[in-house]
Amino acid sequence: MSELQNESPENGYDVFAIQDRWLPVWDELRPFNSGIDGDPRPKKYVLDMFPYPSGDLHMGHAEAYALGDVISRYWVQKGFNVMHPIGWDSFGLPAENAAIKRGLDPKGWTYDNIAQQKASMRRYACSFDWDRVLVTSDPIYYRWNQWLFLEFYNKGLAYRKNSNVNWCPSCQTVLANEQVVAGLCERCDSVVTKKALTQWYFKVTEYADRLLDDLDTLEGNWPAKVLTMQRNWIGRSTGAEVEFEVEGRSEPITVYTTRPDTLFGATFMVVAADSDLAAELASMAAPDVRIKFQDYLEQVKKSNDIERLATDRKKTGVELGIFAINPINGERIPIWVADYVLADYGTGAIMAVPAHDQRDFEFAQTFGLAIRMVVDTGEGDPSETGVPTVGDGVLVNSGSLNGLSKYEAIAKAIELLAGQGKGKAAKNFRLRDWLISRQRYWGTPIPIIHCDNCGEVAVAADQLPVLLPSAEGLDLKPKGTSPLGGASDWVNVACPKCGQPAKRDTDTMDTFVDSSWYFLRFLSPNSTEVAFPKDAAHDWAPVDQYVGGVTHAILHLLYARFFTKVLHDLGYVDFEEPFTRLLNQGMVLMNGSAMSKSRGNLVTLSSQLDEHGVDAVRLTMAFAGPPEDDIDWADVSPAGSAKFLARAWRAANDVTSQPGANFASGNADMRKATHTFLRDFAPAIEGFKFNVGVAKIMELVNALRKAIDGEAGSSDPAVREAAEVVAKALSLFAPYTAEDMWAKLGHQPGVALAGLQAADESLLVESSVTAVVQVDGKLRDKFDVSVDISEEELRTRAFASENVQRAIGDKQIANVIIRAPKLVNIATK
RNA sequence: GCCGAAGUGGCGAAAUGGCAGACGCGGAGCACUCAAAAUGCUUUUCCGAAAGGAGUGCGGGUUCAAGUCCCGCCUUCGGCACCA
Repeated sequence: MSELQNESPENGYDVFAIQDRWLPVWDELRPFNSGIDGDPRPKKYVLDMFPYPSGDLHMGHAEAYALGDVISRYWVQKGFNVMHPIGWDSFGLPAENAAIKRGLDPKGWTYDNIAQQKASMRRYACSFDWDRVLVTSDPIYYRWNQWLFLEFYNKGLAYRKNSNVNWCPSCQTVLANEQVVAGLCERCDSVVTKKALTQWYFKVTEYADRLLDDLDTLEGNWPAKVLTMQRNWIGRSTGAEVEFEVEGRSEPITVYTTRPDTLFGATFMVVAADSDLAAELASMAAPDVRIKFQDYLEQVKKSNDIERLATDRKKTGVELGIFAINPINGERIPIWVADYVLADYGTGAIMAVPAHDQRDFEFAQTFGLAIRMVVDTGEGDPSETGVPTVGDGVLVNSGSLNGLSKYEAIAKAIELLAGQGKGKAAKNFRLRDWLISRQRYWGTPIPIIHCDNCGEVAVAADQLPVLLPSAEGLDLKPKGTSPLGGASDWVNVACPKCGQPAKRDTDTMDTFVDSSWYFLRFLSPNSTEVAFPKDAAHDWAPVDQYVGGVTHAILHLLYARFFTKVLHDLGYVDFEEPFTRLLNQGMVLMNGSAMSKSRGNLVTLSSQLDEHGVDAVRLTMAFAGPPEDDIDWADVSPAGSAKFLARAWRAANDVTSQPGANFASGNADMRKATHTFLRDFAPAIEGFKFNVGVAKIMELVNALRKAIDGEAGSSDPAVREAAEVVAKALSLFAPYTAEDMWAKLGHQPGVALAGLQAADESLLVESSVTAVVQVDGKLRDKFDVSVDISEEELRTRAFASENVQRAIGDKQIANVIIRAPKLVNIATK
């Protein structure tokens, strides 16, 4: 039996009865309906990241939705028409894996979980607008994924290419770059391998500059950490492309370098072993070299990213016996192949400057290649010190560049090369195009038909959606090709162009496609006419406040930003960033680590709700600390929260005055406390300091308790004023308790819409303050003074203090700082 | 290795350069009670009986005054990781 149930007969606060009382009332009242025609309130869009329906809601959801709700309810209270919708990101591998394991249809598993989560959200009193709900695995939703895909396709932003892609041997599907974490599959932690496949891509790289530059507009409104991660991920570098003629080859090799100033120090060239260029050069090489190259290439292909990542890895490579000509000085340099150069970055070939690059230096040392210093940084010659130098310095051994600084030389070198037509300024990105096709069943079918005569043929927009065929009879087990290939009735169609037999594309889209634009779909979640109406997008979007975990700092947020920019360029939206403000909440841990069944530290949300009630759990989430910090559930006290809620509720019960009492005639101290609270509460909430906001409510409740038990008494109008303010402020955190308090105070249901009055400044005017006196910065005395005390008088009073005199002793006074009326600091010599 | 953030009581945490520790958890005491629970009140950074002293990771600095600003360390956590 819980403590609360024990205490309820005594003091009347029965949180479970309160929950049962108000939920049906709210169903009638619908306080968070954002779709009323002609609603005059200004609009605001608050969005919580939508959940994946993997089971019931867990403690992490409970934190995220508690915090999102504080923000959403705050703006409602402020008089805004807040759109706060919810949906389910319901396509994806977990459903499919669960289905395979249990021999079920992924659909049944998914929709059962959605129903369960929805019920939990309602019980949890989430302030969602239940008219704005979407489920990405519904045809009415994914139809528009397909429509968007075709829009992208027609713009050349969706394309197919063959390349070495990340392959998860366990999931038996390809992965986007972003889904490979330290060489492991993000989902199952298998070692990711490479596989040459023809796959669909979205051209994110075409937007790389804008995705990077526009981050500046989010500065201050997004967590700095997320901005940094995005910047690093996009990874723009600037430098030059330089052409090297190759002996025995008509075409020159272009290399990318950030250091064209070091061109005179290039003593060899390295080509990525797994590039087409390497293969072609090897075919020109001597027979014994060709064999060595083939052996090496096989070795490289076998190694995976984990091995590549080892930092102390020895440099390896093969010399081709072919030479390139340095365009700046005509020098003949040997060409090597090695795996430390990446095929898919820059041009897949580099000029190696061992004196001024760590990796080139190691390679040169391993194979005894020349190391020539061309920038004197004052740290000594790398060939002697054994340490390559990368900083600024003075150019040496560099012909016409001699004497210049690094940055002058970069500019000059580019100028020289450009003059000869041998090079130009260039930039490169770490960001790669987004691989969006997946060889799995539970996703959006790609609306393309492959015809032997006509090639790729897009499904006509009016033929959408391409419905996902039933899973019945399909083998969903991962086998490297899409399970949809087994649905022959579905796959085999007539080519829309020529009518000849053709086949549907059997891959499905990465689920990140679904979540890249869902925030727009909430504008018209059930429309069969448009993905979203332009005018509604203009009125509501972008999202004013987005709330979710930092786990999506790169993937989801980058893709959503990309989609928004494309939609902008296509003329569908008039903004370029989807999420104006972003709040990342932390995680809920148990005893220092993430909760999991296998760790044995799992605390279920339902157990906490059953034990402490919804309001206490929500309040605990908000009060635990700053929202972005992790919460260790072992360190916080939902029982303490419940105790506080009961205390607040009892105070409201004790109020004996009638609604509409004239507050102005109330107890002055109580009124001052109430209006001090009103002054301080809003800034705390708007600054995401929810824990401080809760602390302020607690202070007000403490003052209220004192007023009721003390001089003012339970009938004082100021007591009513304070109790009403507590109910309204508390409604952001503990909606059930607040609603019940509101009713006990004699009001109609709907505390969420009651509004919170502004502080009456005239009640906050202080007549006296506490002045502190320091001697040499140490507190020695304090006393109450009038707020308009003069400096002279304050000085006199400070020196009159015995404590102060004792602290000064026989020391001489050097300086007296007076900040009337609050502070005197006496500095001695 | 590179980049970034953070270190404050027994614990979660507050603090526009101006009284360190708001608010809460936990602890102690008192009242109510036959008793307990619940509730209310008091107290709770450390040392000290007190007067007083020390105190925001460590060492310096700026300032009348530093948790807060600057420099150098240490530790922890996050991100990136052969990107030329």
